[in-house]
Amino acid sequence: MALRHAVLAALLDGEYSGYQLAKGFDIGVANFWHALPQQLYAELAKLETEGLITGREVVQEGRPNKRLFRVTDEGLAEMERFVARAAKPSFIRDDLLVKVQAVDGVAAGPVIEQLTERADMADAKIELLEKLLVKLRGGAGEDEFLRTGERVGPYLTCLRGLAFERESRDWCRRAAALLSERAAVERGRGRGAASARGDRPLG
Amino acid sequence: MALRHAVLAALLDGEYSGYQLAKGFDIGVANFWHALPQQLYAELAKLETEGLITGREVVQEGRPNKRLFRVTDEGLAEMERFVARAAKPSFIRDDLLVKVQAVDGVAAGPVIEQLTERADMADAKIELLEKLLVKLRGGAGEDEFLRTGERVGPYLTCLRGLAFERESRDWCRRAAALLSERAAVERGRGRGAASARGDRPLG
DNA sequence: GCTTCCATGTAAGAGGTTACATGATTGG
DNA sequence: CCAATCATGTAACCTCTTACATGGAAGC
Repeated sequence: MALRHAVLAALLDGEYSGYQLAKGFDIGVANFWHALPQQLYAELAKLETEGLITGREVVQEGRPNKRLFRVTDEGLAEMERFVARAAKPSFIRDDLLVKVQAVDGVAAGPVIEQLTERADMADAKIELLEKLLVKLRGGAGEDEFLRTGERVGPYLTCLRGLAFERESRDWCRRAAALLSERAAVERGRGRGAASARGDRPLG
Repeated sequence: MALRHAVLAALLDGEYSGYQLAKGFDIGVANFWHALPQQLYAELAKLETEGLITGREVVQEGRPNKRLFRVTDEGLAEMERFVARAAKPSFIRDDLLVKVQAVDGVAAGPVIEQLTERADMADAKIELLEKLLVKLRGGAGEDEFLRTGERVGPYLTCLRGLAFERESRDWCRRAAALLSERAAVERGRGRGAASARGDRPLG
């Protein structure tokens, strides 16, 4: 199974509702897993019937009631077994990289646009992650927190996410700039006949 | 659809058999997509019946015959449409990060081991990617190649993959060292009673 | 003789995505 | 009044993974 351990790992931090997890999967937990709300609700229901988590109803005023979940002892034991198993190699699947791979054969304009958008999104996420890190380590400095703080797990995954987003942003900007420059050069040489599809004059 | 555009992008480089793609998905193309051999054979068959690629039989001596595929004009048009569409945000799914997220609640030993293994795997991949980059740029320097070379797409995706693997390796090593140190401190304080599960003396 | 490499698949089942549904409350 | 937020799902479909199958040639 797959999502299940990511959900359990997220719930080790404390009690969360499906809705909160769905939001949280955009920031902290999104550094190691990605899931849609429907998936989370379904997985929470399954985990509860299997006794790995328990939910309690929380009555709210002015807004719908919610169910908060926490990991049971059985859930923790399942996590223990999961951690002891060999990890599968991670994998990336990224539409945008597929487009960059193909950029020499197709129009570069949309690729450049999408690289720029992605870089901006990375910037936004970097800001969020930096704030989250400050919050996680409380008053302490990073080295001190990592040596003596409790719950370094979430901090370490956030550090990984932050490094990833920074690399992503820098690469996107560099690739976008480069492709723009090449497109400009090509326009200069093309003089009406050349297209983005590599049919440059004389080959 | 998903794999299909990754396969088309890979085939823009030249002719490949399913077997070669299955190997290649370990190095260059693996930087943006991950797929198993069965998936590739199935996808190639589908793409061929839809006319987006064509295969030709190549008879070999001393080994089984193979079918090499290349992208058709229709396939290129499909790629053009794909590139023009908005890209979905990329996502990571990594068992190992899930384990690190949970490390404060479970035994840290296996996590440290797996982080070390992952770092070693990253080292191996970094070597492969560096060689691939040298090969792709031929005699030229990187900046020169990126400005004037043909087919910068594959080069750019490899650069991204290389940066990713380096970050991954550094983070794994740092996290492993840190968790080892914390485990040693805990053993020193525990004197027989404390386990890895956070039940330290006096809380 | 055993293993590895080349080369290609099938079938079943787990997991993930897309589209759609509901209903109350707060803010512009 | 319209949109967004909170809160939770169902159903159909697509995609991916796991397990298994085949068969010849080369290397130890």
